[in-house]
Amino acid sequence: MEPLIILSGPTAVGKTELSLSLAQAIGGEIISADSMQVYRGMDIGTAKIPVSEQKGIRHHLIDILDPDEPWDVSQFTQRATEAIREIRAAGHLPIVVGGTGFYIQALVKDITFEDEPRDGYREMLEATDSDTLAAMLLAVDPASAASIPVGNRKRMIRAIEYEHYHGEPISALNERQALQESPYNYAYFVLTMDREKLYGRINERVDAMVHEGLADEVKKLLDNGYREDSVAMLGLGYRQMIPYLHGECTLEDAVARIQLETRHFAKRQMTWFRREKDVIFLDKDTKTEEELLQSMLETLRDKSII
RNA sequence: GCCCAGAUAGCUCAGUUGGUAGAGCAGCGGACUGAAAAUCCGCGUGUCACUGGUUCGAUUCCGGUUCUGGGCA
Repeated sequence: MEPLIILSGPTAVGKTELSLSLAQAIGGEIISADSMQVYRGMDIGTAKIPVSEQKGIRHHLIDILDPDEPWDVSQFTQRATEAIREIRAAGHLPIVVGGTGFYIQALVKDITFEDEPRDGYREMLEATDSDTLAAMLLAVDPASAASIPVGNRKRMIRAIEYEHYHGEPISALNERQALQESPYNYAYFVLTMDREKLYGRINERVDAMVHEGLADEVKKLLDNGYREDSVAMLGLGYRQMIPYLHGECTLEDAVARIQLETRHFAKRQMTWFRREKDVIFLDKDTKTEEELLQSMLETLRDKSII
């Protein structure tokens, strides 16, 4: 089985720093599991590590797209799988680092996605009212209809769309893939920290981003013609800055909004990690960086990954 | 100093024709298989400022006290 190391955790917990020392210690290369750092020109708001600070460690899946290009789990798993192959070929160890739990799950469980045509079916569904969507879903996939709230249009649409393209309910696919064994011999580390402390760090980090010129970064993207409703602009720190740039709120309000929504995000991330099986939690409150590193190395040895 | 209006959940406030109270936000928990930094679901006991009185019963009515606004001097 191929070795795979994962280092995740909520935003602002300190994943990047620890990932560098780990990579240095074991001869690793980093694969970013971050849905926003793939975009060029989005540096400050995504807390992207500058090349000058990468300590010569190769980083994959950062700065690979322009902000108007589509990106999703399916592409992530393909590109990450390729990167893993390359890293192994170079005699190195792949370390997946990032906070997008959904991507990590798909990669580790080796969930594959078949091609689907872009024929406007989704657009048609998006223009359909929720009750009709619920009825359509019930007809085609009762199990999903029972588990997806009518308020969640996005998930209803995906479930209907999946059945439309593949002729089987998405709930059946989920069931099948949930039983799948991972092709990797992996260690899934999740960095955690006292909630109050984490929230404090988030607030400080957002303040720092603003001082580094987050508003200008967002303005530049808009000036370059990237649409306000693009997926990239949904990113934390970008979306909330738009009203300020339009003069609809003060900078202070925008900053408070970013901080609040980033805290909400961190909370959602924790909910995700708590549910994931095989996660090894590393508590930053009780251990120093060096102790965390040693503890990770020990686990990797136990699992014969190194 | 006088007059008026307030004082209810962490915050902003609603309400109880007298039977101990509820929204939004915050906070907390959860879901998640092609937008995931997305999208969605659930959770509301708090000396109803304090203190007397009326009452079977007061957060609600009456008196006093304190505090906070605003007005007049």
